[in-house]
Amino acid sequence: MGVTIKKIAADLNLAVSTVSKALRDSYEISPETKMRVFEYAARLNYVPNLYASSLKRRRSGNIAVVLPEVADSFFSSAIDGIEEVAQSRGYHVMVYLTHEDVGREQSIVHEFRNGRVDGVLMSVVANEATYDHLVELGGRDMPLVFFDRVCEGIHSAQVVTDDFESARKATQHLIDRGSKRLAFLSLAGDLAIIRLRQEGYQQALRDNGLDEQKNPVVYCTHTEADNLPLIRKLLQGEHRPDGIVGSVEKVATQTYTVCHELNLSIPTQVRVVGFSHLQIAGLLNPSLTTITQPAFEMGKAAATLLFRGLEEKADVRSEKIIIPSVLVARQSTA
Amino acid sequence: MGVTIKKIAADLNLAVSTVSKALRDSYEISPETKMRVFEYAARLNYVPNLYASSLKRRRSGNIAVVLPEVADSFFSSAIDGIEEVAQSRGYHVMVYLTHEDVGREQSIVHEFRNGRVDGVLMSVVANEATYDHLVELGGRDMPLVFFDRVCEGIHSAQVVTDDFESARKATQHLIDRGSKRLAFLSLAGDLAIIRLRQEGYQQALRDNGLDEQKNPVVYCTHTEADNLPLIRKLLQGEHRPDGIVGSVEKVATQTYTVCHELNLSIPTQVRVVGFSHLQIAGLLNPSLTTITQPAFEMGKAAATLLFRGLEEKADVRSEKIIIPSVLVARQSTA
DNA sequence: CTTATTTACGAAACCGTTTTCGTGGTAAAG
DNA sequence: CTTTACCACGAAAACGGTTTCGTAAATAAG
Repeated sequence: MGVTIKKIAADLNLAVSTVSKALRDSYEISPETKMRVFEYAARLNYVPNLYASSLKRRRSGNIAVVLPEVADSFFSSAIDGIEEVAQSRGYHVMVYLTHEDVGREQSIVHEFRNGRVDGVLMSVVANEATYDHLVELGGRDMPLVFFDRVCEGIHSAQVVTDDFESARKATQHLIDRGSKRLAFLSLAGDLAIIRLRQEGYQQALRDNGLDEQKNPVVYCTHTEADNLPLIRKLLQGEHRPDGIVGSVEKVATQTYTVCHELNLSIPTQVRVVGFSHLQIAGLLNPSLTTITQPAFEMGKAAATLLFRGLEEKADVRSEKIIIPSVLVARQSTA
Repeated sequence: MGVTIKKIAADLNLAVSTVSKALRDSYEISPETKMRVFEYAARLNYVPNLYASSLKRRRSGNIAVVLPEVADSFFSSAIDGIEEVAQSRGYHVMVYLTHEDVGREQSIVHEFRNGRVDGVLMSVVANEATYDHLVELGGRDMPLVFFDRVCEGIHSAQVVTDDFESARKATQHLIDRGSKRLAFLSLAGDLAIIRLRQEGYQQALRDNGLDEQKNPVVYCTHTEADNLPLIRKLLQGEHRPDGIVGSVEKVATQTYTVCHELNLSIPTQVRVVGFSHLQIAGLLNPSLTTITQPAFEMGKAAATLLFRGLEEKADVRSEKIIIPSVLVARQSTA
């Protein structure tokens, strides 16, 4: 079908090996021959067959990005950063969505055994009951970098934000603004970053002599239908909190939904702060105070780390990059 | 390195061809032999080498999604839909971002000549001065489906929403609510969908006997830094419009930014409606009336169409799927 | 019992590169 | 005039499957 090295070789009265080397600019080939080959190849519009060379060279030029969803501003910005780095290095990005389903994550990771990708960037699902599939992935020679949602128990490169400290600061911020009774909207499952954020929240409670019983942690899920009643109940209870820390973007916006529904005024009756990367946080009603994660930078850092493991074949498994978030105070905590 | 068909064949005293056929469940192989092969392969944890089979079978199992950006709720939802269909069919999704740069789009599309992907889903960049690269892509045997941002002049499958009619309805909605002086925030470049939306807007003007000069079309760009001054100027001019139609999500939210900045009240002084797929449109200040595009469904439809061209090798180039948007009236046009 | 047909498998070509290993020829070194 | 070094290239073996074609044995048909 297409024009192959073989055809070029035949037409030019050269051996295929010669043509191959010429195209790869090998020192073994004279400048004149290279020129002949280059020009003829260009004239025929020669495109090397990816699969032939991948087969031989045992690399695909693809990297995988595995994440729970893409309709979250954090993840979409992270993809943006990853794609930028990948494109600049001539790599291609494959995107896989787990939708918080361990089963999907397993089968996706399982697929990677066939060499379709040379490396993996990953934000794990929340309910990582078993992570054997990740152990197996890490055990292979394929570089693996976790970003944001890391899997503890796997010795692997990580790119995260300062979850504990950010959450502590956000909580302190609520307290400083006058909130007396707090609540932390956590996420069911067992995510390291969520646990850290939660601990940061609790640290702030202790720092201010607040009781952990009266300032609870509420475990939300990943589906709005579950969370709205949960948050509704929290805000309708007799001990209504007047300060809420959202561990992820979704629960913060869901809190807004409930507050609007219950006619609770933000920030007068309830202050809200949330981890989020929404560009339009400032346009919400009222504008939302956010712990803004460096999503784009985290994506870039993760990808860069991956390529260090990939191209310099360095062992980056002990690398841990922490990029701080910034608290952007807005109306919701005024 | 890994376990190959060759090894299985040797260990089982079979020919490689026999093992290959057994694994592919060929009728040529007896049930007993198949069983032997299956079990042994499973025991050794055999994984077929993707590149060997891709080389021979001339298909990669990958599809490409080429789009301007991912940090837009429309596109991220579309990816979601695409990924769902692809995953269910055992295909893999490669994501390419053009960032509205024709040059990037060209080099991306150019890459597809090597067979890395079997088909392409695409939302073109706005400034498609020349689209030779798309002509060339469409000219090859590789299925191509445009979604949302189609490229006219290329005979190819399309999945779009009812842009003209939606824009007309949105404009009529503004007029019905009492707006007297309108403006349409368009997008520079030459996108078919933008032109259609603009024509829908102008149709509504004519339907209501409104003058096109006094109800202008303003051409925005893709960068906020350009648009804010533009919108600011529009809203500060002596003939300030009291009804704005945003052709894409970005310009609608940017209008919000400017209105907040200028202390213009929405909807009292300015009504705003925009094409958008934001889940949190209802939480904006004030909640934003949207023409909500069926992003997820469009992604699914586009992918499904692509697979029809891919697996049934049907010629889908004349297919055009139109999935209507819905106007969700909220506070911004009250 | 002969002839056609089916069944189950093997040998080998092939997909398009890359890479190793030679080799004849020329130039430099001894 | 040998020996040693390149130089520039070719032959052929990979890489790991898939596919075509051939064939021995078993079965069915005549």
